[in-house]
Amino acid sequence: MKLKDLARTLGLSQTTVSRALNGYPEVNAATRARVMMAAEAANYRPNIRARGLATGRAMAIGHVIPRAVKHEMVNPVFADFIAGAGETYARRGYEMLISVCADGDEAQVYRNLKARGAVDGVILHGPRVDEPRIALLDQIGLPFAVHGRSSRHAGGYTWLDVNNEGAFARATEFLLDLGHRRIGLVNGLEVMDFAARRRAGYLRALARRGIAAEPALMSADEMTEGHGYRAARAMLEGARPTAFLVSSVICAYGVRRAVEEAGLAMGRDVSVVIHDDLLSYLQSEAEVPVFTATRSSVRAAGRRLADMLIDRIAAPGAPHVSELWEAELMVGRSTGPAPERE
Amino acid sequence: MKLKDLARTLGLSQTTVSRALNGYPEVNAATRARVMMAAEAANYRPNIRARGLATGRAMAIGHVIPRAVKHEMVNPVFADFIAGAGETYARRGYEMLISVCADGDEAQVYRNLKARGAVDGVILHGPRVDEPRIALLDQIGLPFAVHGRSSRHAGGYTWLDVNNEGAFARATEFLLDLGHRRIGLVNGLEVMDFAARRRAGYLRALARRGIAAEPALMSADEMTEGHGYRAARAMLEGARPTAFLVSSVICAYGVRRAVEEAGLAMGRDVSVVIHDDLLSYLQSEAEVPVFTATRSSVRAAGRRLADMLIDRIAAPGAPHVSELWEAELMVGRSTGPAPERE
DNA sequence: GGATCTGCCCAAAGCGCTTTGGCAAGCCCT
DNA sequence: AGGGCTTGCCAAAGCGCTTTGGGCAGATCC
Repeated sequence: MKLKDLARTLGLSQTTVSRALNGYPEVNAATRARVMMAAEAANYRPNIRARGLATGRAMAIGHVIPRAVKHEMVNPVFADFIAGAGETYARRGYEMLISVCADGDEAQVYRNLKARGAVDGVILHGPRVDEPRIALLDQIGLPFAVHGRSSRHAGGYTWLDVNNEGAFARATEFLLDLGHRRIGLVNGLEVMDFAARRRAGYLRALARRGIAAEPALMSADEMTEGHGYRAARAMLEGARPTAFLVSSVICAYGVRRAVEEAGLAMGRDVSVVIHDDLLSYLQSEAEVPVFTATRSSVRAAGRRLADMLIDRIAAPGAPHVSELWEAELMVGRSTGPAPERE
Repeated sequence: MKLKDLARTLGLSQTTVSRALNGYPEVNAATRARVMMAAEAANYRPNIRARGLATGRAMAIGHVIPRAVKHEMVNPVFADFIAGAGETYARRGYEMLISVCADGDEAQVYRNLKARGAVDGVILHGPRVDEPRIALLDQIGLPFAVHGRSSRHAGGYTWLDVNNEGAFARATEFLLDLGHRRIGLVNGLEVMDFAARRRAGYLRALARRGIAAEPALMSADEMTEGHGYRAARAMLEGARPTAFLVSSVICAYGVRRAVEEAGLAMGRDVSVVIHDDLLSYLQSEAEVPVFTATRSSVRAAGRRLADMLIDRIAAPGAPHVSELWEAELMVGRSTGPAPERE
């Protein structure tokens, strides 16, 4: 069923049918109702490509997912983010288009998306401290919104980020208040902006209390279970922290494994605070959370950032909008007062 | 830069330029080379919508992701699957289009995708034992390929599945051979086909050894950390298994938590075998795996199934193809002989 | 009563590609 | 020499929409 058929069936011109369906005012109310009914009955949907060609808009948003820096890893945060963004797209009539590409090929992928008119804009995932993609997208004129920020980028752009520095500073202070003085940081790769900010927050909180940071208590790598385990084990054998600040739940499983392997009890001998992106499949439904955590919903971020991008596409000249979300600190069972030691 | 401009620049007709770029034979080799050079220099890419309109093909594959049955959960397997499928799409010139929808709205989403000509085919995720979507897709004439199978569906269709029944039968036998007689099953929701098959494998292996299955040793729910924990704790308090068969790594973290909380050691007091989808972000790099597991790469499945679907789209009349992959059983540190008991 | 609006509708021109149907020139053959 | 191929190119017709630029009544105004 195409527009032409529908118009013929109704004894109307394509113009009128199109306008009736798209809510233009120059159509008689009775005619519009008749058209709507007929379209509904025939389950008519305008062909997306024909419409796109005629309007010049793709009604699609791209997500370019680079495989992670070291391993062929797909960031698990991504699944929840697109679940959120997907809700917005469905609500606002957009399609979601995803390109998975090798790390480093992104520039070409963005150029292609633009040149082929495949999308109206893109969400930029996983920004680095130094992020060339931002300048690239500005240059090729593809609207975008960043999930996170890029500290070194000078110009303005649309972004939504969690206050990573604030969250980690607060978590560090929380541990300091519990009497911990040797706090291990198990961070993500610090070329990533979020990880750099978390480290900055950790260092700031330590500095404020006059505590010197120790390199042996800081580890940065991709946020796998393995990294959590190795980092925690190494620290427990060497620098002997009484607490850990961990960048993700997955990492924290590794940390817990190392803690327990060392014959220590989490929440008593060793405290652990994590950052929790509230990934849906990792939620535990316990009344008291297993891990004390700074929390912020990645899914909600996806929902909101998609809205911000669509708004930007609608008004390209408008000033850039950004949002900094505070994480909440939820106390669970993984933290407690620092054990007495001599 | 559009085709018309490129043609004018070259002093050729659009026809010739189009044919040169698309590899048609009726173009002089020298002319073709000249066209290719110019296109490259101008970074020309055909407009995706115009091309789609002219050819009648969308060059896009849809993935409809229902939010999970009970919670608003996005299946973590999904991220790795699309990473694999994405590789195939990139290689074969397809776009990946994702729709996240509420559980139950899928029928309408599929109809829309078809009516609007948004995709050439879809990957069907998470098939149930009883799966109405298969008949629906056949009926509306949208090519598809299933990741998994649907036991109750009569007709033929294209699918790729892991031998879940075989894998769980084998895992069960492995535990039986170690002397375990009381084996707890921590399964996914058994409306899902893969979970039903896993249970069938478990039961088959028990029956073969003449061991009666106990309802108190079988649990099925969404595969969260929380489910693993609750199910394992309940069993340890009641039916006292010496081993667990667990449907996913994430669940297994919960099982381990319950085991350790009960003062038991995994691999000594209690054995655990899991099914591992080799999700990239949950891989540990230990030489000896933490968990003994039946393993099969979801990512590789994504790669392969995408190829199967594209082949099917190219030859709609061809007989259906299907592949059943065997999982490998990798022994890790979570299993050992059954403890002596009186 | 003529001029001017206004409300509603239509024909046709694109959007940027692919593909059909030809056409001219060069070649080979008898 | 003339007919039939092959080669290499082109003009133009779509693909299914939206949007421009009218046009025709009937209502309104002076």
